[in-house]
Amino acid sequence: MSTLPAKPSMRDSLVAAAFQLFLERGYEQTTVDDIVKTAGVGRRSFFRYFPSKEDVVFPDHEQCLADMTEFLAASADTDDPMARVCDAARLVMRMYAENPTFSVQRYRLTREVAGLRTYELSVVWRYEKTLGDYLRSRFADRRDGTLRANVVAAAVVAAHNHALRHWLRSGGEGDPLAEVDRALEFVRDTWRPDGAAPETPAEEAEDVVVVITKRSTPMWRVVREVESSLGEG
Amino acid sequence: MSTLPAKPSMRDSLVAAAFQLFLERGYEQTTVDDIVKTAGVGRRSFFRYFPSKEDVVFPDHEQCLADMTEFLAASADTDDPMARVCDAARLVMRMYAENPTFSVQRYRLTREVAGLRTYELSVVWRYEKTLGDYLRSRFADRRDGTLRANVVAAAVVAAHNHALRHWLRSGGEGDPLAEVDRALEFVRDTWRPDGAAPETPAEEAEDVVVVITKRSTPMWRVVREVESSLGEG
DNA sequence: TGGCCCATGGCACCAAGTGCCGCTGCGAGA
DNA sequence: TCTCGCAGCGGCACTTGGTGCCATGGGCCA
Repeated sequence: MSTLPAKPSMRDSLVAAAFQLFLERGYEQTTVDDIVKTAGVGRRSFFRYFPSKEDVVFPDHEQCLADMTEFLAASADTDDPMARVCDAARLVMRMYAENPTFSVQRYRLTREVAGLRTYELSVVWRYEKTLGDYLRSRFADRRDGTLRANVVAAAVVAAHNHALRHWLRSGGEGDPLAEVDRALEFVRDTWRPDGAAPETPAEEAEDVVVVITKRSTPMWRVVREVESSLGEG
Repeated sequence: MSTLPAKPSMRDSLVAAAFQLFLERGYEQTTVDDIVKTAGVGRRSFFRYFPSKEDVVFPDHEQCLADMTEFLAASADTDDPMARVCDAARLVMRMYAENPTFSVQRYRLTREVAGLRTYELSVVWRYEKTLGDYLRSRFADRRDGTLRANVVAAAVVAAHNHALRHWLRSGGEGDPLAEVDRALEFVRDTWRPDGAAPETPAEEAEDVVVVITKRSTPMWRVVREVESSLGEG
């Protein structure tokens, strides 16, 4: 017996209906009533799954933020916090890269609709704050530690977004992970302590790869994570 | 004959009424109807002066953004674009410093109300974009010029916000301009070309102070600007 | 079979924001 | 002085996002 295609969850139905209409006639020309009519569900249910109309455009960021928080929480005792926040930024890029066409469509929407751009800013801000909180705790004993943490977090986010936007503008062609690596390398170089060797990260044990994941994560995603970690070593 | 106190403009009345109510009972507990009733004007007029309820909380940013844009447009041929964007960031800090109590009150509002925080993010983003556009044009011939421009702009904004938030959290005590100078100096140091002398900005003619202003700017504001420029030399 | 719980839908309602129109006061010009 | 035009303002109706409340219905356990 073959596995039947599972009935799509209400959440997924809403996202699908919403994007269908957004692409057809635009975000602002689509009302929540239109979405729920297309999805064939009640209006009240929409707001049970998405606190606002904007949230349906970014259905995966909440999870990604949780992933990043968890990742950094598990990185409290590394030697190289800068490498950790760069890896954390790569998590976000990986989320975008998982679904290029969706990411590109959403990018076009956010470029056109001011409200969506603002919403995205608030998401980016939460990423930056997460990175900043982590770095603040790691730089606590440094002179100007919090200033350094804030500036570095902002720089990492800016580098990530630079690579991300470039990739999205290209329509999703090429390897976004390679692009973000290049951009993050620029940031690492500017704060690399004088005399440190940039090429060989000898301070980490080379044969050990730590991958933090969760039971609910699809296996292919875990595989990508492992591949990526190996690729860096 | 003495000059009568000019009848406050409708715009100012609305800001005053709004903040009175926001401080009394909170932002979200205050409706636009409440504001216009307090100000004694029609509801329709509110939205003529402020496109949204959030805009009344940030009545001066639009002007400050215009000032910054103008300032950078007049700085197209300087030797030291990094110094220019730092000066541009100081413009913003000066705007906050002009009215400490108002700035602190507003800061407390934005910390409590998520919608206002998001709105503020969109404003900060416009500042960052303005700085980034300027640096992109100045770094056009450099390797990784746009990446560098984006990262530096983000770092300058982060440093500025670091100093600003610290000053606001303190309740408006101390000299915010000195704080932002310290924070910006950190940023300048990280991208200072090797071997450059940090202490004496010898590349600029020391006796010449350029102040860009407008006819509509109040004279005391021009004076502050001149004083500030002289203080830096 | 009966009761319980949770997901959903429907309804009423509030507040933000917009389009439209009518009023009014004021200055320019005959 | 009269009148025309215009710009600022107020009122009104309407759309839309968002919330609180309750009814319903289906699955699950006793």
